[in-house]
Amino acid sequence: MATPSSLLNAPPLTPGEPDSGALPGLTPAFSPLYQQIKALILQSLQAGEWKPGEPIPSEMELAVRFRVSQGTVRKAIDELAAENLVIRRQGKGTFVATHAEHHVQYRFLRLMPDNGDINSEGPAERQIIDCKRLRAQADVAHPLALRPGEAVLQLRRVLSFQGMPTILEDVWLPGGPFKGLTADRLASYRGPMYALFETEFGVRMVRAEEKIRAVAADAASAKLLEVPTGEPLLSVERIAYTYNDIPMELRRGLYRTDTHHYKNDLN
Amino acid sequence: MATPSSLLNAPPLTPGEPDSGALPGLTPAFSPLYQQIKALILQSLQAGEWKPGEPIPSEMELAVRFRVSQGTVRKAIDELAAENLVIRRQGKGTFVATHAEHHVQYRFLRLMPDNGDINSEGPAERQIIDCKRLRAQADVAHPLALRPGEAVLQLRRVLSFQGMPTILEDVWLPGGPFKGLTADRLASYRGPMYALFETEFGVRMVRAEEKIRAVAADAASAKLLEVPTGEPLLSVERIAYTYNDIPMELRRGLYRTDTHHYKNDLN
DNA sequence: CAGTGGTCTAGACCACTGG
DNA sequence: CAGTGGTCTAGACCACTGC
Repeated sequence: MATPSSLLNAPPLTPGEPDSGALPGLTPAFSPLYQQIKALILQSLQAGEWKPGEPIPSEMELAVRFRVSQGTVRKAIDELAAENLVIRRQGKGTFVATHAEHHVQYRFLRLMPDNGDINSEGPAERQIIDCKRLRAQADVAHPLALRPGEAVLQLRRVLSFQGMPTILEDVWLPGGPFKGLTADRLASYRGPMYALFETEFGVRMVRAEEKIRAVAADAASAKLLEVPTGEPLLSVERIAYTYNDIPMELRRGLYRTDTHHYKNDLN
Repeated sequence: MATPSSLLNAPPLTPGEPDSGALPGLTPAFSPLYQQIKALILQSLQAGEWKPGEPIPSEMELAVRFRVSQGTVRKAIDELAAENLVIRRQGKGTFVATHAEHHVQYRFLRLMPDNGDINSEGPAERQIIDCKRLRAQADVAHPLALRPGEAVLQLRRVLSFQGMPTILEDVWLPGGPFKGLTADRLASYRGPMYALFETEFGVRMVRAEEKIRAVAADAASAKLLEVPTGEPLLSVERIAYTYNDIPMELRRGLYRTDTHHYKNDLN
């Protein structure tokens, strides 16, 4: 459990004042107390005060630290839990979310086998085709919020399910945060790539955006996926973000959809 | 506002008892009070006690009706709002969600133009190709939870953006609930199809599942979408559900993704 | 101004977990 | 058993809407 003696000497929070009498016409910038608490907890998460998988302080502890009621802390944590930044477990505590847990593995992978669920296939076989350091072209630099020419890591790999190559993907990572990542490191790691990012580089992927298209397989892709050239493939371009909407990964995948499909739930 | 004199004479709710001492080994089937309240509100929504777009009774009214505190009603409504069944508006009330509002129009359509947002295109032009009543084949009956041979409505249409045909879709609807739906009715209706379903047939789509694949355009589809035969297209199969997870629509769409893409946010 | 949803508190009790 | 999150209550006050 977190150090009980290292309580932050938080200033006495006052509910965001409506700014009445200042700069009429601008938004009042009113922020409820629980949002401020949420922001403070978020800061601690970003700063790594509590690591993925570890418990954060109990609601009562946080209430004391921030000098608010338990209910207010609760509402702040509720939102963090809704955003999958944190996981509540009754009777145990609240834990920093991680990609390393079994039941949330491949959290961002929406490809499903046509019959049966994700567990009926067993783990994917991963084959790393290439891993190199290079200078980002504009089309890679821009989504990663880098300047063209900055160092990036490029990784190419194939995922196979039950012996059938199904996913071919190129991954680009900013060179700075991922300094020291090698093909060997990736190949020897058991578990999802995002879990390795957490433990080895302190980078936690929080959310992602995907753009999906249908494309025809070019010669190189067709060979790696063992399909005819021109075969329709699902093109999935993903940008994954850490805290604060900072992009940390660009991924361009080609999915075979003859035995699998991309599943999406609309609410 | 809803009739204040027609308060349901709800039985005095007691928090779901842990069932202690009965059938050991089975789940206690404990249900918190706010979940029971949520279920009751859901029943009223299904029964059409409040129509889409209309306000539901205030939190205080519901608290009195159900003999619980306002906070408990609030938590029930919070969940309904999170599921997009209901919309809260501070100072005004809580309203039954609808597909007819401008800012939630095309709520289930994830296709976006590659540059610019959904509003930069203006409304889609809709062209109805075909609309007929027929008996469901197994591949249509099964997703709709019908028996093969039951009556269904089949609709085929093309959506165009800025003059370019972009979406070709076939829609199947169960014949019972949608009795009386005709091509004319559809063609003359301004606004989203799901809004028409609400106002004309009392069917409100609440959520949907989509399965996405890449396919090659066949001759007929290619002609309608004005692309070469064999062109890769996004195949989007949607099952849309009303309350209680009852499937009410099967939709098979082919999307051109040369100028648009399917956008998905992962959390 | 009254009525609505939104925030915050304080306290009680319950369900679940682990030692 | 103590500690955790989960539920429920009652009351106060705030922000927003419309009359």
